Parts: sequence; C-alpha cells; structure tokens
Amino acid sequence: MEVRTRFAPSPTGFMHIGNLRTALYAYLFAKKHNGKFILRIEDTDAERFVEGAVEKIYATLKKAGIKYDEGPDVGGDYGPYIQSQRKDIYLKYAKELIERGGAYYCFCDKERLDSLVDEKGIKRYDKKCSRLTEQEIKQKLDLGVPYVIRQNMPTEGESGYEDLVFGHISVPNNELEDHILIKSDGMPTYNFANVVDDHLMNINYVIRGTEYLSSTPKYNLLYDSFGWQRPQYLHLPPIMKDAQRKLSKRYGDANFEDFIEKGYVPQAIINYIALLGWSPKGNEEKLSLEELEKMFDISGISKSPSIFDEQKMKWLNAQYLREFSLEEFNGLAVPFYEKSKVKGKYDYLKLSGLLQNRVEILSEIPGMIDFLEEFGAFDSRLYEHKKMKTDAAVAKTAVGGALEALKNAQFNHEALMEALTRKSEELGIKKGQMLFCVRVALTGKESTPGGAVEIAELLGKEESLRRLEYSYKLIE
RNA sequence: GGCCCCAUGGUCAAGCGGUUAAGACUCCGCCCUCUCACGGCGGCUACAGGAGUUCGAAUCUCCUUGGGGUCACCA
Repeated sequence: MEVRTRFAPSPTGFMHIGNLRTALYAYLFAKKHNGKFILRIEDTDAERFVEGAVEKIYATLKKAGIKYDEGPDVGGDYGPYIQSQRKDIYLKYAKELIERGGAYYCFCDKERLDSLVDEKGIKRYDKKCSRLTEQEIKQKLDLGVPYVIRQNMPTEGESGYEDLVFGHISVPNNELEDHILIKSDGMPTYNFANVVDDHLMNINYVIRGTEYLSSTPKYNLLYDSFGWQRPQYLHLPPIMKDAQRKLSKRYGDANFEDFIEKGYVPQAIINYIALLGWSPKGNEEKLSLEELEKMFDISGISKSPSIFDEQKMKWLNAQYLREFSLEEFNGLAVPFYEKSKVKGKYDYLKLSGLLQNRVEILSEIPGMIDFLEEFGAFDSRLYEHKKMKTDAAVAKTAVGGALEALKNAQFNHEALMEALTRKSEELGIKKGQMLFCVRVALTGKESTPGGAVEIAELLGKEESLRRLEYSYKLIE
C-alpha cells in the first residue's frame, strides 16, 4: 500500500522550527517510501486564526524545499484540504458515530461544566448526557438547546497501540475523558477532525509531536467505532529551547523566517533540524534534502527531547556558504553589504572573496567590514602580538617604513607585497611583523577579514596613506 | 496531583549483553599563515543514583531522582 503522510498545521502564526521539523520528517518518510506527502490546514478554531498564516506556511515549505503532493494550493483527489471547508463532512460523521454508540449529544451548559471540578481543581465531564433517553434528546434538539457532541469513552480496561518510535503505549480507559468532538458552533475539534480527515485522505502514517502520544488511544477508539483501519503512528520528541522549555512561538523563539533573515541558508536549517532528533547511519552530517530523502529511517529517531543548538546550525551554515561559488555567495551577501556602512562603495565581489570563508551567517557581514568606513584612534596595544613578536616600538618602525615604501607604490596585490617585503628587509624586521603592523595601522582592529596587502588594496592609495600617517602619529 | 513517556560529555548523538564507550558542534593546543578565518593534526569532557538478573551490563528488570508531555467547545 502506498505510504501517505501529512503535515497538518493550524494557521496561528509563524512556522516555528519544531513544526518545520515535523513537516520535514513526514515528508522524508513519505519520500523514502515513494509515497505521498499531503498538506492540510487545520483551521477549525476561528479564534486563533491569524491573517496571512496560511500563506506563510506555503512559503516556508516552498523555501525549505518540502514539496507536498496534495494540498490546498496544489489540489489533489481528497480535497478540500482546508478543514473549515469540510465542516459538513464532520457533522455527518459525528451523527453516524452517535448511531454507532461511539458518541452522544451533550447539552450541559458552561455553569454545569464549571461545577464539575474535583478536589484537585481538575475538571472532568461526568457523562451525564450519555444517560439521556432518546425522547429527552429529541426534545432538547427540537427546542434548539445548544449542544456539543462528545466521544463516549469506555470506563474500564486499557487501550494501547504500537508507536513506531516509542513502542507500546497503553493508557487506562478511565483516564480518557469524553472530550468534545463537535463544538457548539458546529465545528469539529482537532480530536475529531484529524481522525476523520486522516481516514478520508487515506493517511496511513500519522507523524506528529509527542503531545499526542497519550491521547492517541482516544483517536484509535474513534477509528474502531467507525470500523476504520487504524493508521500507524510515529510520534516525535519535542525540540527544546533549554532543558526545561520547549521551543515555541510564545517565547518569540526563532522561526524559519527569522533564521533566513539572519543569514542562514534554507539548506543549512533543514540539514540541522533533520539532525535534531534523528541521526543517520553513517558519520556524515552535512546532508542535502535529496540525501536525506534516501537515508531517512525511523530507526534513527530518538525518543528524548533535544535542545536546539544554534551554534551547530551556524557551523553547518558556514559549511554551505563555503561550498557556493564566489558569485553565488556574493549574490547572497549583497543584501548585507547594502545594509552596511560600505553600501555602494568597494567592489562587492572582492569583499565576498575575503568574506566567504570567514563568515558563518551572513548577518555577521556588516560588523566585519565596517572598519572600511570607520577609522579613528585606537589603543597601541593592538600592535602587541606574541607570536609575531611585535609591539608599539616595532610598529613605529614598520609603519614609518611602510609610509615611505608605499608613497610610490602601485596599489595592487603584487606590488604592495613586494614593496612591503623589501622595506621590511631593509629595516631588519620580519615580513610578518611588517604586514601585521601595517594591517593594524590601516584598520585599528585586532582582526580583520584579510591581511595588510588585501586591505590596502581595498582602501586604495589615498586612504591607505592617510590612515598610515594617522596611525604613525598615534604611536608617538 | 493522576496518567503517559524519556534519561550516554556543555549540546546533538552512535551503541541493541562482552567496544580502549563512535562521530559532530563548542572549547583548548599544535601546524599552515601578512592578523583573523579556512584547512590539517591532536586533546579535555559522558553511561543520573541504587538494587537486582547474568560468567559478564551503558545495553535487560525494579526502585529512586531528574526531565518532558497530557488532563480545553486549542491544535
């Protein structure tokens, strides 16, 4: 049978990393088994709906390279793929379920429900309306008393199932509450809609977060009541912000879009989150989506929560950045040059050549090149470098010499290097000392993307000499 | 609190009864080198605790501890 998985987000805002990973795994699992991946929008809660959230979901999935075979904007044989457009379907099935004894009308109002609080302050429905006679129900219905439809749970025994990652899960039936299937506004709750839709859309592998691990028996009971075949389940451990807190949009934690803005490439984000909660068989960790599609395997999924480590994602991002051609890298970097002080000045391609393997995420760029436009007094201790064996005294010699050497030099790489090398020999200092001091004198920075020659070339003759003179005076 | 689940370095993690307990990120050192970075080499750091089972336990069982999830007319 063809594998069919789905990603069923609710449009309540941005797509955060945890959701994206769930989508990714569902996608990878389907692809691995030559199956289909479906996108379904779960918008049965009108109150939580956020304008533009659906479009954000489409855009994120697209940018991430996660292609769905069926979905609201691409169609398919099992539509509509937006739950709010399926309202009538749920009601029909809910009524069928009532006939089958798996559910019942409930007319209890809020006051009564609120009174059902146990000594620990936990509310729990007491099944009162499940005991209503047919006449009573008909009467209330005819009178137009507002109602909800509740699932009728067994009160004894246990319900269990085999989760593909967690193994056997079993819950005592008396823990299962008669939760609401159809709300008083006629809309289904997640509890009902997800089961009906998964069945109707032929979803045979349900992949989702562990928050559903212990409520899955309820859903299975629904499948059973309908006489439908249960799907296989695959629950995913959460991604944590730290040991205690889950990554969430509530804390304003990074969502996909934010990372893109910070200068991460989609491939790196996808690669990283694929590795959060799953590990490949081999030791290779830098994996493309295509490779992941082939390698993905349930056996590599872990059961315990994992903490999101941006440091490692940064490292991966750096790996991807270095792999691009200079032109590709430059294309990605330009927006960040435009945001920096060097906007419009300097040859971007040249800057990219210096920056490509010094940058981990693109947003570091402005901070790394601002010195090209910002120059002023700095501490002469910057000239001290243990390995170079330099200090202010050496610097004075070097910078003074450089000033002479460069007055008549051509400002291209070769000529600059030659002039400075010759001068250092003349002065009896090491070439490294000369270059180090000149670089500091030129930039006033402890470290820079590029050495003395490269920076002098970038700054040009006039500016370089001006800075050298300034720095020379500064040493005195 | 009830119920469900989880537990290997700081982090991601391999491991499936016998291993010197992989690998990656981070950090540190060395090499390369005009600083930094890249690259190369090397290093530090882990089986939560306690009982069992077994010739032998990170691996199996139980308890403790710690952590997560869930108990909505939210998904």
